[in-house]
Amino acid sequence: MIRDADATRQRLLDAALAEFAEHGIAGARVDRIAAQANSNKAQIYHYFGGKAQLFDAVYGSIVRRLVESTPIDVHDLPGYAAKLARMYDVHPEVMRLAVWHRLEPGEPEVNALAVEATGRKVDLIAQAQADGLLPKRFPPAVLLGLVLHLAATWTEANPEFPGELPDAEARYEYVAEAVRRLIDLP
Amino acid sequence: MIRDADATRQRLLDAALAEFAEHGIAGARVDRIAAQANSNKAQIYHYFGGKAQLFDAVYGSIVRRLVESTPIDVHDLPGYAAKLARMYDVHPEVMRLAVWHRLEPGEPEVNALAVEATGRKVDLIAQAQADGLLPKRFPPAVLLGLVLHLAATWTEANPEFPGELPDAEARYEYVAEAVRRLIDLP
DNA sequence: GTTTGTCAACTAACCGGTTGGAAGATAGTC
DNA sequence: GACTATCTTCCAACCGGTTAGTTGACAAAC
Repeated sequence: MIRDADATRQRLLDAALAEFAEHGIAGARVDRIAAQANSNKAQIYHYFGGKAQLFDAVYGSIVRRLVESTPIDVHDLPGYAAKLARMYDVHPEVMRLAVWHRLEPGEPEVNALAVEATGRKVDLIAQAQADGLLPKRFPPAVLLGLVLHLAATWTEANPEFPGELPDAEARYEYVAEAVRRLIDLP
Repeated sequence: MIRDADATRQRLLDAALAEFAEHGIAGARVDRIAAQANSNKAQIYHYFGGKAQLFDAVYGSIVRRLVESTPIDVHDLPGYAAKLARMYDVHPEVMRLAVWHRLEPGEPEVNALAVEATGRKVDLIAQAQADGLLPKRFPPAVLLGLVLHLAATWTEANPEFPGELPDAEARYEYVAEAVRRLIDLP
């Protein structure tokens, strides 16, 4: 057998992402993660310290990927929202992980990177408003909240929702259109 | 001791609502529910059959309450959204329960009452569009989805969000304003 | 006396976390 | 290149505590 600590660590992270996205923290099973990663339970405690810390590691890597891959574009908020909406559709585990992280008790610790990235986005919007690129109807943080939340519309859709929704690409376009109307574009 | 089956049932339902909203299905503890209800674990199995069925009972009662208490008003969608937003703030357990119901695996069963209520709302919007009361830019189901989702903006806000958000009443008004702009109102 | 509601105690299974040591890699020595 | 001491990576088996679900007997109501 090949021995490679980094590879094992990564396999554990990948397996943990799938398991946590599917079952949350309380519902995730450490044994399942170890088995899925073709590894052993003891490795998890060796590499990460425990179940909760493993979740933090997974969540941190997701946040980092998200922050790096989808920078905000204050000149094209509708396009930004549509891009986010597509990303949520293609990678449903991202939103699931974020929602678990928010719901599960005993995890009030906010991710520092996420806070910093959000703060920077608010500043960019405020600057764009000062420059007259965006209307001042909504305070910067409110506008960002609305845009980010609209991008997640179809991801968060309850299963009760009727099957009459249009296909994916059309849904992204409707999100973009909604954002467009928030900021007065024609 | 007074013996009252209905009262015991109700106490169990109330305790279960709090427990499930806080911890979800996997994280909820049957013993805690029984203790909180000043009852006994065996009663839960006697009255509801099991943990999962108890959750279904709780979820069903919440959906019923929600459907009955907040009927849609197609003549005032902004006001409807603001009302919903306020309700989500006052009763956070409603949204938490709904989110958990969506996330937890092995629960793909949709609530029949919720589906029916949503379908009726879509029909009302379609009629209002046909009557010229609402613009036809968005298909009925899409418009409903956007409005319902916007109403939940601040409930779903990630904890990473900066503390620069305005107070509750102002937030509801921003939700109403966003909806207003979706449907062309001044 | 029968039905109905209540509960403490039980159990079988499960789960997160630990341990001790086996197996592979590494580097120094001759 | 062979030998070996040492370190790193890996894992099967185990442990203590917890959990959902069961049971059987007791007590109140009618």
